[in-house]
Amino acid sequence: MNIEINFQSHVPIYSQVKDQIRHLINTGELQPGDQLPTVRQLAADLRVNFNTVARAYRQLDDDGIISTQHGRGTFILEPHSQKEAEQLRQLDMQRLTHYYLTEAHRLGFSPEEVRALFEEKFKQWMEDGEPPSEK
Amino acid sequence: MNIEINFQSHVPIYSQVKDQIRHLINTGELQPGDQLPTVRQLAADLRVNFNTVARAYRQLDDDGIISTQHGRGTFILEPHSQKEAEQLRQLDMQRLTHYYLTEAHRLGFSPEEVRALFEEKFKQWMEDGEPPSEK
DNA sequence: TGTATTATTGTATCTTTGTATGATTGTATA
DNA sequence: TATACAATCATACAAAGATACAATAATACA
Repeated sequence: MNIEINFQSHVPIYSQVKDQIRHLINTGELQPGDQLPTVRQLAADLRVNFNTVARAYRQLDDDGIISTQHGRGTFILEPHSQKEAEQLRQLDMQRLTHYYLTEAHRLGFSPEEVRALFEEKFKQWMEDGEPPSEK
Repeated sequence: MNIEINFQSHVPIYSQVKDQIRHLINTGELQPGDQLPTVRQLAADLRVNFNTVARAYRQLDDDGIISTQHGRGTFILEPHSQKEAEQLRQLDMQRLTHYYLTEAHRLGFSPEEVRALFEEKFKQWMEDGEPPSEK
């Protein structure tokens, strides 16, 4: 399970953790029933206080995405319905877009610049049939 | 770390703080990774309001000199020449765009769907003057 | 098998740290 | 003088960390 925190982004750490776990679920990398790392384990991996991870877990629990169980661990829940799963996927896409725009903004890019770069990469995607990679 | 404010000078305090921190970095007295005093600590030392120090820190953060992190503290970043900084900025933006497109793809969205959502959020950014947030 | 002990896991609470917003002060200028 | 603006301050807030605690699981041992 790969989660990465951007400490320079001003997006709160607990929020980044929440978003990325939801994303891992929506892409199927985390399956219902799977156990998440313990708050201390994940916190150690991310070099973050475990209360910060606990906060993310608690909010995901409140949202009915995962089940945190005192002394036992935390686990991925089943989506309540197919319709809800689709909603979660849409929300994930929204968050992805928000993150893209806010980070671009933080890096000092104007909307027009962002759009230009987006269009460029988008065109490549259309031509190649798959999104551009890191190289 | 020795910073001194000249209260007679008509150079704003936040500006004096900025200049002296930059100087301490340039002379090597502050190294990448070093933690700066907290806004309250430095403010107490200088007998100044902590918001004034926070203002200096925020502007240095905007300039990519330091990294201020809510609840954690503020830290010296690796120094870069103007040219390097610009290259890094472009690279970050490219990576960000790649990440956006590949993750959208992994979520199962078609290029057209991604573009539609991008355009929608982009429009909001233009209207509001700032990128849309989570709420 | 039963029970005590220890380790593991999440929780509650308070402190520390930066952030947001609006009021106050000083200064330049009409 | 009046008004506008920038710098600073006051206050309330939010994110993250430190510490102590509670629930469950794992182990040891009679």
